[in-house]
Amino acid sequence: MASAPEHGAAAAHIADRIREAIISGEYAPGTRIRQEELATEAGASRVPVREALRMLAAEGLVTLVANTGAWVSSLSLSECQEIYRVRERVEPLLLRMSAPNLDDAELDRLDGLAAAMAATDDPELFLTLDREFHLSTYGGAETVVLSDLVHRLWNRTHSYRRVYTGLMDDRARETVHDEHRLMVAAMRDRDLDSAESLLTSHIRRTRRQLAGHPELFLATPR
Amino acid sequence: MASAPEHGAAAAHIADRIREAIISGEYAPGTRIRQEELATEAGASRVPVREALRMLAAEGLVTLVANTGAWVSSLSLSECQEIYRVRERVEPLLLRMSAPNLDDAELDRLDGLAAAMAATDDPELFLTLDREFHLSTYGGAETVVLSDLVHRLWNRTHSYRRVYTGLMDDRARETVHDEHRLMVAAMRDRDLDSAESLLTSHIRRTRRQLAGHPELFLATPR
DNA sequence: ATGCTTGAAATTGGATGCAATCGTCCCGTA
DNA sequence: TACGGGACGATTGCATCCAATTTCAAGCAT
Repeated sequence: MASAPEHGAAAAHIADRIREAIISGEYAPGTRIRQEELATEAGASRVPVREALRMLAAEGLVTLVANTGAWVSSLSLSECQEIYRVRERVEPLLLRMSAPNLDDAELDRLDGLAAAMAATDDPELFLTLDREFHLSTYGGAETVVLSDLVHRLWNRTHSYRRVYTGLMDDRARETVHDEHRLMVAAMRDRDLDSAESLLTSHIRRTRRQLAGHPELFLATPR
Repeated sequence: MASAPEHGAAAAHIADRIREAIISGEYAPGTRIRQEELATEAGASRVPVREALRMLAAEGLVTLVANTGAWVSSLSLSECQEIYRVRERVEPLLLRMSAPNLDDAELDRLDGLAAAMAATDDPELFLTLDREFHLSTYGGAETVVLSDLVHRLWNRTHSYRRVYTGLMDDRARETVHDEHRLMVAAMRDRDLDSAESLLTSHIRRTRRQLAGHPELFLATPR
């Protein structure tokens, strides 16, 4: 289970727990994180908690202020746009490195995810499936640095994607589904250039739509 | 000096110190890092040292193995190539966001750096000037996420750039200088497309030359 | 000579305790 | 009422101490 009582992994486990809580929405951006609370919850002392917070801070998920405390990082609109601009450049590269290693069974599964996403109107499920879909398209990449980078970029924006997902209208949703299907089709055809450019458009379009919702972001994030 | 006796910053200071030591070459890739050593050196206990190591591990500069220790991260050739591929996609974007904000004085300074680089044959000075040149070209960007990402990518590869720099022949060096001068010229002309594509080629060329020196890398890095 | 076992030293992991800092409430003053 | 200014409580920062684990060398067996 989650609590393997192995020595030397407390900080990592606690970090996993917090990361999961942030991604699941349990901890929203701006939420105060208290060391003691996490420590008792993990049945540990504050020492490994602090190490976990340092890790998460370096990942950008948590913001530390000396002598004051830790908060779940929030983003300004411009920071979020920055992340999307980076994703626009980086994820197509990762897709290119992954796609050749995805077999037919995996492509079928991707189609299934895309279909499930189109079939639901539960925003939370949509969000989960979307993440699962995209990260799965990267699953064939034998990379370390790049896939880690992309995962971190997804993590940092996940909370905002959650809110935005609830605001999408039917037209926007339909466009997303079309793009997903086209991406899988391009990958089936081993047409990496098309897959790349479809993904670029996909991310860029989302970025531009996000720009129309500044109310989702704080002016002065921490 | 380096030791401002402020409360709540010990871990950050120690991390700065280690990061600096890695970049300066004092700590080469693969070097074992002992907590006690750093603690006494910083006049602190091992607790903030461990927090610093967690941060650096999240930055990719240090590799931690539970119950065993910390080492300065080393890269395999393929990991290094990965980083360069990411840089190829990401740095031109950052340059585009920075260039419009660089005034004539700053562009003059960049030309000066390029000239100084061309004039020296001290590899260490070359390395320092090269870093200073490129990071300065990004100095106009009002970004947080992206510039932080680029700095980290530079940091992770700096040790290898050091070794490679010593191996460059005159022709390779001359090419680099030409590219630097052309980049500054393009920025003076406010020709962002040219600046971007020059930078892309610049990084790609270096990546391809690095591929010819697998002996600089470990097969199984940690 | 090589490989395996054992045990002590070295090193890391984590809990506890205390000092330092920050927030907040309360009070006094204008 | 509005505006400082302490004092207290809550929280974080860090040093010290002990436990868990690994490493390494010496000894033993093959």
